[in-house]
Amino acid sequence: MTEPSVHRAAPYRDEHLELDFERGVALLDSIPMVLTRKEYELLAMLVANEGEIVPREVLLLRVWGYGKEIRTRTLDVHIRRLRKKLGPYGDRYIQTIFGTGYRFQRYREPRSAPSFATALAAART
Amino acid sequence: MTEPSVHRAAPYRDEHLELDFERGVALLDSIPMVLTRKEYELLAMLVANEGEIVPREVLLLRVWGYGKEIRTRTLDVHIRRLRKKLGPYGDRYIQTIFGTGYRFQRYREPRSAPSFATALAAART
DNA sequence: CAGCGATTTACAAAACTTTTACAAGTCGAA
DNA sequence: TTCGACTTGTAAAAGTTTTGTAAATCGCTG
Repeated sequence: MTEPSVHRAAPYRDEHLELDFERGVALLDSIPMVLTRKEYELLAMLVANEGEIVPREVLLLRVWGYGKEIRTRTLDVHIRRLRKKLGPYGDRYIQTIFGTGYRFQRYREPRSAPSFATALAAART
Repeated sequence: MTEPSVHRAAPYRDEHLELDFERGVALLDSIPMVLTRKEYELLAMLVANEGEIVPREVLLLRVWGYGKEIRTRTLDVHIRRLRKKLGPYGDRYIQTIFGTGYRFQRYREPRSAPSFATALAAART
């Protein structure tokens, strides 16, 4: 029984990043990230929509409460700080969708040479 | 009758600090701390929630009975005195969560090989 | 009324957010 | 391909809010 997402709680987890929405805590390689409130909210918003594009407009509305009439670059600055704090994974996790917004992408193992065996294993799924 | 932890009683203990909630006594490096009532209550509240952020609002409510309409700096002053009385460990035990509250963190032995994440966490940038 | 603990006051300092001013990058049209 | 308009990246400066701190004041209680 895959009990669906009740509300907004199921923690995110991959090889390097862990995010507990309930506690409001993010771990990078098992070490707590030191995030400001806005940084956390921004990251949480992106991670909660993992794999999906979140338009600038939406981020500015939900994290900042800004309407589309407001012109600001604070979102970009925060994205930059987040990427920095995500270290080597920053650019991989947070992708820029030009003209639209940003997308958080789950970490994927950098496969080297996909062997026949792995291909088979994948195919069997 | 040694009634086990019925409610909120299990003593806290780490390398330097010991807190007996039942007796209302705290030992720092085995020496009894001299705490005023408010100081003790504040410390107890934090230690009881070890590792978790306790919002200012909650502390002000539970220790002082203040509602969110009250604006005061007495919490900060008490935190400061507590830190002072905790000596060298003050800042380590009681962490400030900017814009939110405070967190009591169990004492941890200093680590060796710093990873990227540890470096970041230390840098706080 | 003395003494102690709690609270307020008044700044100083720190942490965080936003803006500014360009640089760099993207994309479509000519 | 090159140009031009527009979008995003970035560093640093400004601005804002929150927290730290010392000292003064308040209020009990003995």
